[in-house]
Amino acid sequence: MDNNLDGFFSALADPTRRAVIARLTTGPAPVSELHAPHDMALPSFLKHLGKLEAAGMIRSEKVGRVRMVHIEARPVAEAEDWLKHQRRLWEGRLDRLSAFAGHLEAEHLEKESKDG
Amino acid sequence: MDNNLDGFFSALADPTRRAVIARLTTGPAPVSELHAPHDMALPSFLKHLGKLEAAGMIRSEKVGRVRMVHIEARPVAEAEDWLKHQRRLWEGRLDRLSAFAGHLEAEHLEKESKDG
DNA sequence: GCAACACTTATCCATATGGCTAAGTTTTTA
DNA sequence: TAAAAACTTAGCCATATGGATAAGTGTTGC
Repeated sequence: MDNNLDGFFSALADPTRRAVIARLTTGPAPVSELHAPHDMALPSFLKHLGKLEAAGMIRSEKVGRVRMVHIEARPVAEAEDWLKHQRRLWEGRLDRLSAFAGHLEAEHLEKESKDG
Repeated sequence: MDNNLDGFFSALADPTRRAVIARLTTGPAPVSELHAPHDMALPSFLKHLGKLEAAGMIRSEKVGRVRMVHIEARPVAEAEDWLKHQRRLWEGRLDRLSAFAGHLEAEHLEKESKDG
């Protein structure tokens, strides 16, 4: 329960970083291009990239004076899997609850028809 | 892009809070029961519940001196949807890339057979 | 009715986060 | 070879976060 989900989820808990992920799904890009749409000093923006990279969600290589950034597959899938798993469990529980509620209601109606 | 995803993801970016969500998928529970397995003072633990509730992931009602907590469906699904959407986009991109790579390789082989 | 129970509120503290500016460094390009 | 481009490093600051303790409030059980 204490794997890298911490990093994944906290990396996604920021609109700037989610925007970067969204942008990178359309293909790799240099830092300057990723930075352009964000009204923020470059060093501030680099911290966001640093978090995404620390969480293993992106990777980057320097080519000349340019750093190219691309998305990394697994972490996104891992976070999604955790959510999917929890949702399945809890939907199962809701199903059982509503089945139980249905059972109670059936009993109730039966009792009423007897009493009435 | 600036909906409650911030709250959802940062709520999930903590093992204590993920454990609470996991526990609640098996059914509602009073605060004291949720708190029991966590080696942490109650007020500290209550802050975690507060965050989950602020993010809309749980709800609670007081019954006598006990507060019962239960999970809330939609937010978990929303966060999952965002991840699913991003993954689809980026998998599509990878597919196109590999198709392009295949195309290049085919050209390359064709050229080689001409030159050879 | 008074003690135990189950929170609740009020503070406090250390560290993390997200922003900034200023001053490097390494590669191009003119 | 000098200037511009594209980062990179270093340090500063305000607020948020995750923990703590101490004391207070409303309920229940003896």
